[in-house]
Amino acid sequence: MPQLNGGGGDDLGANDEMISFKDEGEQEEKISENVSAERDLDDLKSSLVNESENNSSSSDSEQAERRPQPRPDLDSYEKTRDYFSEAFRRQQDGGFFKSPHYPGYPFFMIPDLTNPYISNGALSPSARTYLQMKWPLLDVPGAAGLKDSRSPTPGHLSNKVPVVQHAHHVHPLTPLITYSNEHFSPGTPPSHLSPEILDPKTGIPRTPHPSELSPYYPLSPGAVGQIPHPLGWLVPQQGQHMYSIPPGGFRHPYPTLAMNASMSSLVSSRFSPHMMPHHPHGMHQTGIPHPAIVSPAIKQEPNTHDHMSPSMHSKSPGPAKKEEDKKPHIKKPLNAFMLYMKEMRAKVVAECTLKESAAINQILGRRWHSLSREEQAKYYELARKERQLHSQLYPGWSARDNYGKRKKRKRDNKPDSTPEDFSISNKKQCVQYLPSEKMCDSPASSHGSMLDSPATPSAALASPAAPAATHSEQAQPLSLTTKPEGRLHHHFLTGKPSGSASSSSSSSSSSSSSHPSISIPIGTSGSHSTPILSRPIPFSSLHHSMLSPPSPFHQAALHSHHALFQSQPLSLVTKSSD
DNA sequence: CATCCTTTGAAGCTC
DNA sequence: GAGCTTCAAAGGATG
Repeated sequence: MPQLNGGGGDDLGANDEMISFKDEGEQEEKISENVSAERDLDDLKSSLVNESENNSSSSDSEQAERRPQPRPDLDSYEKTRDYFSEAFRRQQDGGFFKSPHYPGYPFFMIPDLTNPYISNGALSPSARTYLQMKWPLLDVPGAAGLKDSRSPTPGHLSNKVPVVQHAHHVHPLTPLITYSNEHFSPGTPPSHLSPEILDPKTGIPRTPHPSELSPYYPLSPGAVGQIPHPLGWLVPQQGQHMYSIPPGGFRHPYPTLAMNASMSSLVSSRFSPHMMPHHPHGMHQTGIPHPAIVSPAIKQEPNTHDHMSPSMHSKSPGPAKKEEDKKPHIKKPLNAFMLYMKEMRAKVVAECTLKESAAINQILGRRWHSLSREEQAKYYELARKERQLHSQLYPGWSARDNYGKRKKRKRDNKPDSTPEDFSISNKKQCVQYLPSEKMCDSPASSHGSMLDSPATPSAALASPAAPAATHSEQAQPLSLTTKPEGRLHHHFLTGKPSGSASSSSSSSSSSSSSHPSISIPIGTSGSHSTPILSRPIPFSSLHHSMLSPPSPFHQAALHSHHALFQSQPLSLVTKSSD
């Protein structure tokens, strides 16, 4: 979708970066606005959605909003993470990371306690350390970790950050933080995050610096050895491996060579063999752990022999057989939405009583669409960075490598079944989850919000106030999630071509498949740009959905949206692209 | 216990 | 090149 690579390295200082550095006040205001907007949406939704559950979503949301820790600490590590994230966000807001040098990557500094890439890997869930409650108080390693010789003093941070954070307010940039995890507490129990992070080697508190970030941040060879890498996963911590690569598991005999200069220098200077934890799996021989790497033992597909990229096979010096068995599962880099989801999940969970991820994800999907383009741009940028990093760490890695590693979803398409049959038989969840969503403040369905669908982030950034026309011109899959009562089970008529409709019945988790979503590709850039509308869209809802981010962009988009549908009869249209 | 569900986006695959 | 599929996270639900 969004082509983020366009900018290359020079886009690091993209215009959107300022988004991350709003003033604290602004953030607060924004949050408040969101809250109120969400309440409004709740009300709106309550009228739009049949009340199957008498949940006072608004009240719940409000309470949740005010509850720092709605759930027991043991209930969710995410909470803790959120706390930290929020703390960090505020730090950012406070301008701590306003350093002109690294305007775009303040978050790289943050040691997130989640390990996104090892969720199912060598590390057990418990291993996914999250900062404990001390985190929010900034009396944590993170604070130390955030210490920047060139940055304001730690005290500055402490003063800046409210002691009590909302559990669900997470900085959007948190996801990247997730790369770094327990590495910040080397040798110390994750649950007891010492105020300072001692360098495993020197024993002195380490001071991370943005400059450590490669390739975006010039590394100071002299300093590298003393400070932890902002990208936590790059820094092998005791018993921790974010992007761990098992011996021989890496496709490059000399992985460091695959990295850029700064990266390799970082690694080489920082990690001497003896200080490297000996992990049968997960730890790269170079000592470069990567969260994307998952122990092969996990999620091992019966036949994973040919999952690694050819390059891996060819370049791996060791026995191919063994390697195949031990080959780490390098996860895909998270996309923008995944990053967003990861970050916001806890918040949604806190606001709602929902716990089902499917339902949560629906809400998140709507919220995602309700985000302003700027907000989304942040995540797209983050995702882009992640991809870049990922590609740097695993030059030979390909998404194909992971193909087939997952258990194949049951492909129960019924070729001969009618669309209706298919939709009914395969969509038990359609209604199941939707009712719950009203419990939360998710923007009234995503109608219209999809207008925010990632246009190419870079493009979006380039033209912040891009008129709706721009959107319609771009390939914008518009995923419209309808309300339960409005659901017509027309997902088979989604924007996807007929072929997709049948084949994606269940095997694909595409947004347009197997659920009451309606994808409306509008103005596809391709040859068939015929908008497809599975069902009439209540424009009222459309408006409401856009209340959340009442940005000019939304309005413009809305205009476009209306215009589009006014010109296009609202009817069930199957695309006969062929 | 394994898989499903659900979301969006990226990338791979197929035609 | 368009369209479809797979995977990424997450965790309750389900078989």
